[in-house]
Amino acid sequence: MHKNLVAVNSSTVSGMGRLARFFGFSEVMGRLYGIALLSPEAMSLDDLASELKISKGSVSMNMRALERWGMAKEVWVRGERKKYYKAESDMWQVIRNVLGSREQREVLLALQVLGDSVEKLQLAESELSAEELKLAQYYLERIADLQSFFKFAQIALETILGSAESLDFEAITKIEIQ
Amino acid sequence: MHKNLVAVNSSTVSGMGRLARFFGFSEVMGRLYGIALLSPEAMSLDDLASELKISKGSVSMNMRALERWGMAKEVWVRGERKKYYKAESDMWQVIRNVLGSREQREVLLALQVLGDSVEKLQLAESELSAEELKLAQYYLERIADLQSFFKFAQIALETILGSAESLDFEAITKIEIQ
DNA sequence: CTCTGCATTCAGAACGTTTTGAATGCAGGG
DNA sequence: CCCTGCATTCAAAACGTTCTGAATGCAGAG
Repeated sequence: MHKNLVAVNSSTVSGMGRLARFFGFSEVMGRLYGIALLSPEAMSLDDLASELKISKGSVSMNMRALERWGMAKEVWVRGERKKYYKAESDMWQVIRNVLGSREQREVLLALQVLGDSVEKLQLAESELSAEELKLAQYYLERIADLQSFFKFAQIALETILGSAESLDFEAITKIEIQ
Repeated sequence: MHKNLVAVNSSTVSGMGRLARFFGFSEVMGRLYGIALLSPEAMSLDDLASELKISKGSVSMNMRALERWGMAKEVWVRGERKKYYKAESDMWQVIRNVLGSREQREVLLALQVLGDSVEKLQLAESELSAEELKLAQYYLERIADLQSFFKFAQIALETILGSAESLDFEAITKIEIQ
């Protein structure tokens, strides 16, 4: 195989590993995704394991994780008992999967916790000494800041997820703020 | 101290720890930030250490990291030899610091690596066998998808950072595809 | 029913990261 | 110039995470 093809493959795979780390996934998940993404044919667990030189057990678990995240799909091959996977190559779909489940859950949880805190502070108000009241006030201000951050995040997520249908990659580079 | 104040404090602190993890910082950094954020007074390293029950060495290193990220500032107290820190409570400032350095660097690096890959593939084109050429073509398609993703990310970052001065959340809701 | 070839699981090993605490450095006061 | 009180550093330890590989499970073929 031409050395440049090899070089491109390997830098893409390690780039995907890095990206995965950055998004809080394991590096191996990212590399497996990269390998699958650059393979025109679906790959078996053994193929993937020998490509990355890691154990088949690890491949099995990581590919199932990728599948749960909608980043890889199982492919049935007639007359084969092996499992074959191919990467989800629609980046927008991948982004939607991740933002729509993990990130959104995280934001909603934070908003809920902050809301609870406000409630607790308000309920306690009448029972507080003068000094405690001052502190409670201070807490409320800081919490309000946090709330606006998370509300911002929530709106941003919803905006991106909402316009998901119409986004194609040509268009993406033409995003503008009005 | 009223139990609700304590409860709010502790859930906010652990929430900040969680958030920090989520953004790829250490949990302790997040907790220290939380403690400082909820303290009306600047805090010394000893204060912070005894609050979180961790070693002073760890506090020292983590607070310096927070300082480098623009998430905490040193405060000089007249006639005191101790170091005092207060949290940067302007969330937008914090977001700008993080997006503007770490995230943007990451995106630019990715774009550069992908650009290099395209170049490598084009340079090699004339030296490839028919089969290799088909694979190179496939690589180029996948890489183009990745490039679109990162360009999107780059534009989104620039948009947020550009409207940084008074980042109002209204703006992001108006992102549109043309 | 057994054999075969594969996928899956999980305890233990390997590894990487974070924390600790003793040693060190540093500055101001006397 | 030494003493004191603090911050900082860093090697070793603790800890958490991820990987491995043997054991197990499972399904189809004969």
